[in-house]
Amino acid sequence: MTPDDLSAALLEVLREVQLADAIVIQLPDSVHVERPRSREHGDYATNIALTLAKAAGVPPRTLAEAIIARIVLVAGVSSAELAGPGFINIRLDSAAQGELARSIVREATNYGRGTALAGQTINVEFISANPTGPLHLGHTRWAAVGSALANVLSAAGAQVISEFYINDRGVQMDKFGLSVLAVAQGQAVPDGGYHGDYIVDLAAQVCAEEPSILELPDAERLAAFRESAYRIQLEQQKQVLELFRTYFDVWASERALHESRAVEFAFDRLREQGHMFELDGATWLRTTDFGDDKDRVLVKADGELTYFASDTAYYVNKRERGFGTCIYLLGADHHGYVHRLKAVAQCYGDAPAAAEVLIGQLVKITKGGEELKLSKRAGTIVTLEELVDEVGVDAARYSLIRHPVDSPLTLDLESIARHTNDNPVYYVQYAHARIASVLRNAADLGIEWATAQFEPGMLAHDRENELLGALGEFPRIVATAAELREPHRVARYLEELATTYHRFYDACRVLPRGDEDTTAEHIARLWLCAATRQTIANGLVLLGVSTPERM
RNA sequence: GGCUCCGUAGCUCAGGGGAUAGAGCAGUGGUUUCCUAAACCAUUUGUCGGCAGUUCGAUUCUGCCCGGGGCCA
Repeated sequence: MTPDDLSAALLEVLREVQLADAIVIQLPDSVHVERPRSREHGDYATNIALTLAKAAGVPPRTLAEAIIARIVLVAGVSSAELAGPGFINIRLDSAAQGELARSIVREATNYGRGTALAGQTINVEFISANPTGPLHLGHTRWAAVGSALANVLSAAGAQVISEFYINDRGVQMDKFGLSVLAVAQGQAVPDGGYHGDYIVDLAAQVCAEEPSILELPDAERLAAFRESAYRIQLEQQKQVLELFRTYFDVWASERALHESRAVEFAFDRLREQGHMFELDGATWLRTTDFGDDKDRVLVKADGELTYFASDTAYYVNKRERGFGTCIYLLGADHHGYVHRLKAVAQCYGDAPAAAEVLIGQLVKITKGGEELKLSKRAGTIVTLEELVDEVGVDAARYSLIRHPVDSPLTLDLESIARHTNDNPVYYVQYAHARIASVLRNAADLGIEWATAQFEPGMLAHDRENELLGALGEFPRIVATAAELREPHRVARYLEELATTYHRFYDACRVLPRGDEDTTAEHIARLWLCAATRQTIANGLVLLGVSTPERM
């Protein structure tokens, strides 16, 4: 019996109480059941009597008594008792609880997937860097969190597209092209241009690929350099992200957006909605109608389109492609965009919630207690690639994902790189590897647990009960992480699950020793191990972290 | 000045209205003849920044204040 099963049973009980005991209850959509902190409070507890009592006009304890009288009759429930002001503490039969191991093994990679967000279409946009340099630490948090979030949303049943918006239009591109060109010609990088070793590498690569490029007439040379360097740099970003297990369904180019006349289309739609106006020769969007602190210019008096025009057109474009929700992951330095993006949504005729902006605090990185500064302009860049070289993909991703994005984060390279138990990623992976080892040994001993008879009632030890309880939480964790856009919950859960497994392993011998016979208990414990391995693996996959068979 | 995030154990941080507020690290002391000791067990620590409000109940929600980070001006 899973928490969801129990919740459904309680809802049914409420209906019965309503009919038979003539207590008028406002039936809730679902009944909240939780794992109490203290085992003395049962396997599961619910506060449903407390929340419904007032409206029903009966004391909470009276309502609880009525619920208890009926919930104990449900198959799988072994006892229920009233506690405190009206809590109901419920215990399950070990067989009913043990069945969970079987269903997890059967569901395999699907365990944890659910329907909490079924029917929703969500666009998740993150990183969206200029293609004018390598991805650096500022992008790395979004690479890890964004890809994990997309995975989690999809596991919760949403239809998800992850998207990278390439800012390949505007003055920054020209400065980039000029910088590469200057270096290729042995000249100094112009003021406001891009510096750094990567510019030198790009210049060399452009010249190597197109040896005659320096012979081009002045009028064409800059554009040729710009385009060549752009292509190479974007390809490099793609490769690094792939290495970092961050995959995008769509690479959306700002230029392509303009070429497709999406801007004109968006303007037409916004004009119909009545939020565009002309003033001093410029074209504006009246975002102050929806909480922005000032109106925003779309087209300047000289006819030039603003960045805001692109952003607006891009939003409209996403909506026209059918996304009900557009999630943006932005750094704290862009928090000023929140109001205007939400205003754009409303100018288009949407609810403000259609545009969802997750603001993440910036990441600092230290090594040996000293902060490594990152300044792209100065050319001292801690790149995504360097971070991965230093600590590995798993440690980098996990360390970035396991904290909520609204807390500022300091990563210490030395502790993340350390392969010890104070590094949670290895703690979780170790649990996985440990189970894999037990399952290998079982196979070596010729124990075919998967086809042997599984007796769930054998799993009656306290530590087995704890472990089953923890396993049962996984689908709810995934659903909550998706609903709140907080993938770090999956990581924290896995750490708890790993602890619970280690505690079980410490107390409960899984395989027969020496020449002992294989008993039903051994078989049952192997099912429990297999279920745990599967759950840890499913969680790590959501985070984009590998699931080692050996460590 | 406006906006925004944060304030929980010595340190780093979890904790979407519930019962006795947790984890890791650091400290101390234990556990292994056999499945991975990268593990487990025991032990110490709190004005959940402050004040008010909402209610059966607030670390959690709301408002104000104090303190810190960041962005914009």
